[in-house]
Amino acid sequence: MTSLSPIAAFLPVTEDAGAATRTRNKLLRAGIAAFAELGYHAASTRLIETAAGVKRNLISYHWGSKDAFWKDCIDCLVGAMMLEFRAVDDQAVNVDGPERLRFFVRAFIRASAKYPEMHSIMLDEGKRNEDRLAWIVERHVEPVKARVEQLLADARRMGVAREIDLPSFYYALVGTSAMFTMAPECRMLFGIDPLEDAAITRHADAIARLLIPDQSLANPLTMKRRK
Amino acid sequence: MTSLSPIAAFLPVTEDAGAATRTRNKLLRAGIAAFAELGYHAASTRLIETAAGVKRNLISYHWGSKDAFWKDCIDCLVGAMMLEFRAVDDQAVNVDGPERLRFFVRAFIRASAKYPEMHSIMLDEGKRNEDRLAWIVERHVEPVKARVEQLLADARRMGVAREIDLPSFYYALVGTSAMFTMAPECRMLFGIDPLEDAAITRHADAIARLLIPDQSLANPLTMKRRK
DNA sequence: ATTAAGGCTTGTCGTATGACAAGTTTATCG
DNA sequence: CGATAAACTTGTCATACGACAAGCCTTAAT
Repeated sequence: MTSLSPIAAFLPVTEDAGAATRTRNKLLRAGIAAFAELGYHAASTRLIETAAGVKRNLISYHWGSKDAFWKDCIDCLVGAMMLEFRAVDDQAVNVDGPERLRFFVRAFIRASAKYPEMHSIMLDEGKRNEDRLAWIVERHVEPVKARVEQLLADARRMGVAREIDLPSFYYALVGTSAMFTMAPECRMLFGIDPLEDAAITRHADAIARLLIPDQSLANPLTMKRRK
Repeated sequence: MTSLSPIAAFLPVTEDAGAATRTRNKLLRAGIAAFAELGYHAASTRLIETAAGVKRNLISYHWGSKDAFWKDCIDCLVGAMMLEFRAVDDQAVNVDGPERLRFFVRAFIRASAKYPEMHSIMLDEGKRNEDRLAWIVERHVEPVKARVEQLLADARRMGVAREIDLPSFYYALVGTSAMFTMAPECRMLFGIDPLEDAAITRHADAIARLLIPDQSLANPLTMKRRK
């Protein structure tokens, strides 16, 4: 491994919440970064402990097993990402119609950019079909899918959705986060840093435009052609 | 690991090309599947050898190192994928204009569906910035990016491209293959098998429609607004 | 039939991993 | 002050890994 990617400080390490909590938080932060960058199997507990700057075996002591530690990492990451997501999405509390879906898409992409670890880990688990996949799908992915489904149905009812199936729409939405997840490749390939704020905004706007047509496009030629 | 995903037989194991070649091909097929499913670090040479049904240490014998073996796997995979890609893309040899870009997108997505291992491996390496990333970007990714860039520029010149930056377009294109890469998650989440031929066609068409506007959309309101 | 080489097999080494067990330190409270 | 538990530390084990070394078959040319 080269180096652990920087991760936003959503788990305070300085908070005076007791020594044990501080240790746990340091480990969770390092764990999220390591699981995202290396995958479950290649991210060893010893490596995570070293990255967190704590002594060997503390993961075993605090969580009992690597698997339980991983689940706690996911819960923390999802919690933090949801906070970020809502911070943007809630601005649309009074918005309706296609604008509503567009806000959702922008919020989702911004949150994905702030926590690329999530997409990384989902990609790692989503292709593997081990026990962890069922756990994370049921606990964290299903609600997101349900929300997307509802918003897309709303948009369709209003005749402002593109002609597209839910799975294609869903994977087009989550898949574009590859730009953030593959930041090293993106830097190499395009010479830009996709994690800069300006780049994030541009990407979020572009994908929102891609997924939700402008009002001006809502004409009978292209819309509501679904049988 | 649960099981290695089935992989198309682009490397014949029955060809009478000498015992050594047959052994090498069996290992390459198993290696591609394992690297895609588990990632470089978690896919051990012993596991790959077992999956290939050959004796221990034959990777070391034939390639000298795991790294050299990985590179050979990638070259084989890219070669096979390019064959599949051209089989579809070459149908557009006489096509021009926006249809040309649409053919490219469909061909790319069909090839990605047939060889989801490619996307898997790119995601694995693209986030890690180890030596292998520079190797694969320079050798295999750059040409694809250049082709996309050229086609997008052509489409723009004709005024039929969406208002979008190259990186966003590129990662929207490659990112949607997440549906195939995350086939286990997709089955769990949507109850459909994304690797079925009908599903592939639907997805490819949907994404092509998403990325390249219909001719009817080429109006001054939405087009050529780029400064 | 002998030889030699290519292809394969087995043995072993140094290192890494997750888990457990047994210790030691530190904090808290009566 | 002393005790008690929580927090941490260190030791160890069975297993797994990549690489190398040495030996063993099979084949084909002489």
